[in-house]
Amino acid sequence: MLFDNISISMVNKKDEFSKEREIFLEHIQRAGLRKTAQRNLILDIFLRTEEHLTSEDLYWLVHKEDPSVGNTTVYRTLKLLTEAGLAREVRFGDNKTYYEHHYNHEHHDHMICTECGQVIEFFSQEIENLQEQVAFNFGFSLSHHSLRMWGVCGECQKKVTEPQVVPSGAQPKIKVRSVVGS
Amino acid sequence: MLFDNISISMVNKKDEFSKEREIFLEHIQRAGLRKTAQRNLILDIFLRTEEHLTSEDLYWLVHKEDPSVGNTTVYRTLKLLTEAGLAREVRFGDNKTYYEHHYNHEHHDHMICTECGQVIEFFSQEIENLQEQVAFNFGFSLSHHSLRMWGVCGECQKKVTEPQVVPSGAQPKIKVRSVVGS
DNA sequence: TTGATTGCAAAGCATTTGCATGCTA
DNA sequence: TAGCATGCAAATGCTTTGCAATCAA
Repeated sequence: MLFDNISISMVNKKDEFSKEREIFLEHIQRAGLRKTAQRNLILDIFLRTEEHLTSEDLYWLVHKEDPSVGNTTVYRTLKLLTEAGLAREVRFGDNKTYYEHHYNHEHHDHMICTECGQVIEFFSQEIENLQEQVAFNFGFSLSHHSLRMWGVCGECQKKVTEPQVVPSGAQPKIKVRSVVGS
Repeated sequence: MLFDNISISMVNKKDEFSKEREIFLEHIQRAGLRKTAQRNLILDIFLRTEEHLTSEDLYWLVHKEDPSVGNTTVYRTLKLLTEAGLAREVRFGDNKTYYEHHYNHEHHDHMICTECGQVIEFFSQEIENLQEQVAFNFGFSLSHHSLRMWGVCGECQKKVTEPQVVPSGAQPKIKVRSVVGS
């Protein structure tokens, strides 16, 4: 299993994300849209960034490589990527829309540390099953769901026990990092 | 159990929500704030409305009884109610903040019909337990969570089988009704 | 009388759209 | 060449705040 992943990533080093690019092109063509340099650049940067990104986050990453690209284009391209099934919108409660990889990334839920903003992705088949069962009991046909759990991660729990100075004006703002759980 | 509820509600008919009012007053006084006619009215209308409400929804209900009350006051009073533990903020994915009763309303999750906007409240101790277990496995100390499931409710599934004319411009906007599940 | 409260208007902030110009097919 | 794409600026929608007048304690 582990070896499979390694060999695949080594063999396909040059063609990394070729499947994703193909999917995007297909979507573009099916919808009668056009292939552009901006869309290619935005797709590439999105694909090689594993973190949860807002449209603005991605805009600045793109901006570093090509300052002529506007944020509207990044915004619209993220919508395109979502339509194409490559990206997925997520919200963590700070009133912003984040995007995460969707293609080849199995469904998962999120656990968010309210201290450091760390986001842990996890999956529990048992929870999924119970959700389906609850829905069935209500005659509901489920299409999707969102489970988010907030709390304090292990690292931050340790920090709290130590004496610390909190600078005034320092707010526990949600910053998002991504860690893939089991 | 059932009889208990009935007798309680009959005995306390006149004092309905007296406990909630008491809690609000306590919070007001503890925080050095003031009792006002507007706050009383807003609290009353909030308490006797079981639906999930946005600040604007509540504003219009209040407006019907007293047009002189401003929406800012409703907005700020809802924040107060939330601080006092009487209300709770919820989001259903349409980018609005809804408020629901918190006091004496046990924790529950939401199932939202994407056709008619109906919201079913449900609770599953098994799901709760599994969440705690997952969190424990990651060394996480949970404070709260949000589980929302979208799908099509039983009624709307029946409707889909019948031929229907969809008026152009008719969008499946999320309207929120509340039904308490088991 | 003091200082919290109110309601209006305006500011914030993320998101979305209109439009003239540019560029793909 | 037709019409989609782009980037700027402005509009939108919900939320939040500043401020002068009002009102509870």
